[in-house]
Amino acid sequence: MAGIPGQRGGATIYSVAEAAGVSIATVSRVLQGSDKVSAKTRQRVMTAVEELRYMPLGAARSLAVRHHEAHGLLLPELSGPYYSELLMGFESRAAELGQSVVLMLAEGKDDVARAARSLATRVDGVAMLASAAIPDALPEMLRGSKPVVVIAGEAKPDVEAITSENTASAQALTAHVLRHGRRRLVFAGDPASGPDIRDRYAGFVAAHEDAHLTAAAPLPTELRESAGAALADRVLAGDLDTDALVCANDELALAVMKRLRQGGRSVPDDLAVVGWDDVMTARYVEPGLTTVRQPVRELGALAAERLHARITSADTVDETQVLPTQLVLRSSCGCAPDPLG
Amino acid sequence: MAGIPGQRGGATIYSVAEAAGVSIATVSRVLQGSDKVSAKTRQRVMTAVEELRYMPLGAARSLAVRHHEAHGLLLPELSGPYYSELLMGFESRAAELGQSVVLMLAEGKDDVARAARSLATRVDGVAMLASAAIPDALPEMLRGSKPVVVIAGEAKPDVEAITSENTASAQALTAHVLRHGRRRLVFAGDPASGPDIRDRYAGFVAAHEDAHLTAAAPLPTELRESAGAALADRVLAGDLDTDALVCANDELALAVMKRLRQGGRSVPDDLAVVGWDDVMTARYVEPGLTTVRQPVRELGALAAERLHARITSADTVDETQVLPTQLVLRSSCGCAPDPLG
DNA sequence: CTGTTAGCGCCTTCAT
DNA sequence: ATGAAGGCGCTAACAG
Repeated sequence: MAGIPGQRGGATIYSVAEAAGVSIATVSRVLQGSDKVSAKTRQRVMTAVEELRYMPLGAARSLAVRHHEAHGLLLPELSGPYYSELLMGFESRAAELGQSVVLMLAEGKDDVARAARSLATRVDGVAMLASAAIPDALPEMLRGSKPVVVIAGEAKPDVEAITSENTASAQALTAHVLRHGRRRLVFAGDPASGPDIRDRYAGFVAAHEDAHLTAAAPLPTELRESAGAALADRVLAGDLDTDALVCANDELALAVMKRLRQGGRSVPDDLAVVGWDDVMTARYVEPGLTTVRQPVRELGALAAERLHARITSADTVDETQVLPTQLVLRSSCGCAPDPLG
Repeated sequence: MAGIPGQRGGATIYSVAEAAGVSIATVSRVLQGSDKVSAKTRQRVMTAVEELRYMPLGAARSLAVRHHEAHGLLLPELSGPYYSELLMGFESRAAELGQSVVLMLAEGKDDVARAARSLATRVDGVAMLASAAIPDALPEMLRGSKPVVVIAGEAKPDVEAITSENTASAQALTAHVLRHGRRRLVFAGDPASGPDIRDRYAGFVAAHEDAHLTAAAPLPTELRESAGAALADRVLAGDLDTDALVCANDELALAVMKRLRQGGRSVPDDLAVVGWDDVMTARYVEPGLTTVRQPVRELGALAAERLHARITSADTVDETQVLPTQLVLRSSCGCAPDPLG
């Protein structure tokens, strides 16, 4: 019954037991830190473990205890600081809860749903970011088999959601720009790309209504540099009449600003530009980018936490939890620059 | 023998077999895509699978096939674009190879070695970044139990290493700065923090020797904004005599530049500043940051690939593989600014 | 083409 | 405090 120590594949609980002259039950006990093992037996076992460089097989344990002790996390991609922060928060909280995290990126997968199924095969639950890159049907598909929590998305029956506040801060941001006297605001971003962008646009509209103005239709734009440059080109070419661009994230805003400058336009004098996320570059550029900071790391941590709660108990929170967000005023909106830069 | 469909925990291969009126072997076959199953049986099985929302248990499969089909990745943290890129490269290649990736961050763990052992418990091999945050003994600890490849580090007996080129490009970068007439260069970064920084400093020294100059001792500095600001303060206060700062990464360089500007110094006129990594901000700031670009994503992909090779065969590459790197000249070194900004 | 039957390595009652 | 034995869900011969 004993394994073959030293072989590829390594020692098993049997070889350890044999080497220590005890039964596998005892080995299991000391490994679990049970207190009902005599000190000397424990010692013998530990010695055997070291000598054999024994390393338990996670799969066997999982099979026996009937759970994986792992959280799945499904993200669209990983560019920019947003996802990284989220991931750090998630991993760190998961680790505290004794869970490992198996990560999966939608980017580059031709069949995300398939991949997600296979992910679900090896974790106790999965957290996923609501995004166009991730099929909307996914949560429903997994729901019933595994607990699911969606991040920056919306709750559905039996799938919990957490997000950071979008509408109100978008409204505040937009109102702020309006207060600078701008009247031809354009929202750059695609409300269809996910609930968060959609809500930001909703706030944009709400602020206009508050001011008895009517908001322009959104300008669907990808959240990347190239799209920003293209957008700026349209402005430079004169085929976009606007005096303030409300961009759905900072990368877009920064790319726009850069190209605008190259084209000889001044921000904010000719055109105000604001963004979302407060990435590092936002405070390094000149003028500083006015934006909204969200507690991304906390969002990740909360996701891990809620997921764990749903796994260990049937405990579900019905309303989607919303984390507060913060307006960061710099000078790209028209505010006076901070003398400290 | 049949499971209890509908219960928490879900259907098993037994319940599916029963529902489809076949044996578990047949179910297994259709799930593996075996071609020796009649079309109609296959259909019956698939139907049962759908109706029962069957989802195989990864752990059981792993136990049976005797491998996890998962790669472990151990990173110090995730801030900045470097790790994200690396991770994206790793995940995407791993996915192509049919491996999931379980990610683990050293940051925040009080006992990284312990955590790493537990990681090793559920993967077929682990890739880790060489860094001060990750115990140097780790590769050795795991070696023998699981294949290990270290990224940005050095090969040891039985642990493979891959890295991107450091010394030569650091040498080229330094030579370039010297060619601008600077003579009091200072290297900001801690050679003890990891093999990559150490090699960059080595290149710094080599360039000086080539010019029959003698290089100043390194100025151990953390690679973060706060440290950069502090460094700049020392310059502003006049207790650091230098006309060119060679920073070990871009974040540091950017923070230095920013604070220097706030303090009224001009870059590059008063002081040249160069960095490493070519982060996004590097091309957005004014002046543009001269830096070195490394193929980080490819590095991640290569790590996944080598790891997989070592897992599936005994195939080991002895010499550490080195990926080429590229000097990116902008104007923070003293070069004339690109009119296109 | 399909079913039977051993394990895979570990945990966990149940005895002792 | 320790051992014996069954079972977790799946794969893979081996028979038919």
